[in-house]
Amino acid sequence: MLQITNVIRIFNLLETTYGPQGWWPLVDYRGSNPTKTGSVQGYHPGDYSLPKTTNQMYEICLGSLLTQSVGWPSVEKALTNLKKLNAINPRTILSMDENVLKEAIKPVGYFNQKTRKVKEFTKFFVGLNGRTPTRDELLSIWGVGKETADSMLLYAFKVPTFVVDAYTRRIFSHIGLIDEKDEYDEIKALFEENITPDLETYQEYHALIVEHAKRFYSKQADRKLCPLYKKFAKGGRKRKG
DNA sequence: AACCAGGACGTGA
DNA sequence: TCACGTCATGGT
Repeated sequence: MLQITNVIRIFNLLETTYGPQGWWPLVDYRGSNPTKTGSVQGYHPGDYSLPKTTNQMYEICLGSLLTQSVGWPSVEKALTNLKKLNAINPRTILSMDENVLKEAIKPVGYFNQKTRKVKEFTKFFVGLNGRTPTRDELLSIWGVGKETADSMLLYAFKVPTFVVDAYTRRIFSHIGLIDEKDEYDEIKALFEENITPDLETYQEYHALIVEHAKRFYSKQADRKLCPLYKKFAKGGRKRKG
């Protein structure tokens, strides 16, 4: 029996409302369809062929480390700094002076920790030799937690695995599909059980969640204005999607 | 001018 | 396991 669950209905609604998001952004990308506007550039809506090169994969991994607990505009500054140094490639990062690296990524804050994270991840990345890592391998790296590992897999390595972030928690606990303190892997499973693995869908869903949350789920926003809340939260808490 | 941002880790109960 | 504290800059 084919059943359309709320997890799927919500994806369809977000997709219709906001359109394709074009994640993961690449700072230098100037494609034929850069429809995102504003200061934050680099998105490529409708183009799922990226990343095309090893250095683009690496840039996405760097971005997922640098964006931890920080807004994307700050990450873009850091990546732009690195770009000017011709440093968005593993060899340059590994040979680069620590203080130069710290200075370049300063806009994202936590630069002592993040410098270490970048260095340690980069050693691992080189050791891959083009191979796709497992989730457990990524999680064994200092500074790579579940969200970061899943982001790297989904957007850099093109593995259809679902990414859960703070916004996912906020939206779906508000609606009542999950509990706010459910474990990361439990929430991830809810999405993966309701949507058969598909790279483009998983990439878009996470990106759409972020887009939607920025509008209705920032800390001071009124969540009751969220149209999803009106539509899906009426019956109280429902499980299984 | 506080407050928060697309987390992860270390610590003590 | 759980609940905090820490890390640090920059944008509303």
